[in-house]
Order: sequence, then structure tokens, then C-alpha cells
Amino acid sequence: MAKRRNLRLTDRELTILRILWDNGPSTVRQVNEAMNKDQDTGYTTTLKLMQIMTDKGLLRRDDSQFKHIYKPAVTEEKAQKQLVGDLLEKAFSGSAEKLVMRALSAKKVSAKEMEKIRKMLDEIEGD
Amino acid sequence: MAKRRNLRLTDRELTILRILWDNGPSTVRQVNEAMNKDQDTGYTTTLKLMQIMTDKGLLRRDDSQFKHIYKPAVTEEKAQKQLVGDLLEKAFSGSAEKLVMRALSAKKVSAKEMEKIRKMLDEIEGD
DNA sequence: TGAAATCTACGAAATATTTCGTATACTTAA
DNA sequence: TTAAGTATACGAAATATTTCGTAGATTTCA
Repeated sequence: MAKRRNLRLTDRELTILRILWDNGPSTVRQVNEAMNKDQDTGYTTTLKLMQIMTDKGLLRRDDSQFKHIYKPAVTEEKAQKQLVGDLLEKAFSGSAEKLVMRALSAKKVSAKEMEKIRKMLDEIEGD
Repeated sequence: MAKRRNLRLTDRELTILRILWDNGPSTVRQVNEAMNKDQDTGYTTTLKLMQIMTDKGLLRRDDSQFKHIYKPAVTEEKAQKQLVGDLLEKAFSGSAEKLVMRALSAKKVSAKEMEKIRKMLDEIEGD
């Protein structure tokens, strides 16, 4: 089985993954246009980033056509797990409870979502 | 009132803040020794980092003695809020529920802590 | 067909972050 | 009082990340 690297994502890498997770397989131009909604970025800048990410194994590229199509090589779940785990250790001394508290106060959560969270708590407690 | 900068923390900056939050005001040597438990770091490296952080307004320094004493200029809460908010936007498209789910599955949470989380959910719902 | 548009490759500049060596000041203790 | 130890200041190297310009290939369309 392939050894999973530590998956340290830079800011721009995460931005690009986010776009690909949301929009599905895309060309460089499509990604670049999505990026520009947030922050002006030259086309070749985006291209270069995506080439590097492909080398690192973060993206996969279909180059059978003139316009290459890129897609994520890491799942959203995997990346989120890693990112949350890192933040947990580095900023919260490993206290998931504190992190959850901060997340809950950072953003409004719908009643339906709260229900899901309660369910999850029940499940954990059930073990 | 002082304008709060965007508070973008680098890896090493967060490490140092973490140590100061946990241990209270400290000398460079004390911080350096704490850092070395995780990762070997030269004394002057730590010193330089802390000087830069002081310039940036992340730390405060009492230099009335030969050995300067440093302490955080940002509260743990403030920093955590910012970090979680960033992660929320960049990795979770703003879904606090997803982030909470990941945090809960990332690390074991005690029954007591779960109780606190439930209480928090109740409070939010109460509004 | 051939000029314009669009694409990839790639080196290198620009910037941000981290690390370190050395100079010099102060403290300690013999 | 002076040598050894420990401190800060600071420039600069090392590394990581991001950005961009240019060359050359392919496609488009008038």
C-alpha cells in the first residue's frame, strides 16, 4: 500500500483542492477563474501550482487531451482529518472539546446540524 | 481602540505562543528548552523568532532585567477563534458542523467534556 | 492556410519563513 | 578583578512558498 505522506497543505494548495472538491475535475483555466473570485492570480501562477501539486501527489492529471484535466488525489475527508488533527495539537493542546466549543461559537449552526452533532455524541457515548 | 491585525500565525509562532500560554511568562531559554522537547532548535533561532514576534506585536517583552521576560500579547481565545475561523472557511466551506464532526472523530472526548458540549448546544438553541 | 488565441513547460524572481554564526554586553564565581 | 558562562542584537544564509515571464506546441477560425 502506498505510504501516506504527512499531507502538509499550504494555503494555496488548500485553496485549489477546495475548488476541485467543490467543482469536480477541472482545467487550469476553470480553477484559475474560481481562484480569482477571491484573490487575483495570474494564469501561469495557477498552472505552476497545479503542476507542483501533481508532482507532490496531491492532484492527478489527465493529459490525454490538449487541455489537461485535474482532479484531487486526496479526499476531502482525509485532508480535513489531517488539518483538524494538526490544529488540535498545535493550537488546542489536544483538547477536542475546546476546539468544538470554538467552532460552535465561530459560526451559526442550524437546528438540523445541531441534531446531527447530538447524534454523533450519542454514538460516541454508546461505545 | 487598537486595530486588530489579521493574526496570521506561522507554525513556529504558534508553537511559541502555545508554550507561553501553557507556562506563563518565560525567558528565551525556557521557551527554547520547551521547544526542544518536540524539535531541536538552536537557542539563537528561538531568540530571533521571539524578537520578530515582539516586533509584530504577538509578544510583549519586559527588558528591565538582563534576562528578558516574554509573554503573549494575544490571548489564547483570540488566536484560537481566528485559527478555527480560518480553517472553517478554507477547508470546510464554512460548515461548522462538518468541522465539529471531524474534531469529535479525531480524538477521544471524555464524558464530562461531552456534557459541556451538550450544554453549549442547548444554550445556542435557547436563543 | 496562417494569424491569433490558448495551452503547457520551465526557469527564475519575489516573498515569507526559519535557522544560524558572530559580535558584543552583562553576570557570575573563583 | 578577570575568565568563563550566558545574554541580546543583528545580518545573512537556508529553505519554503508564491508569482511571473517567455518559449514553444496546439487549436481555432476567418
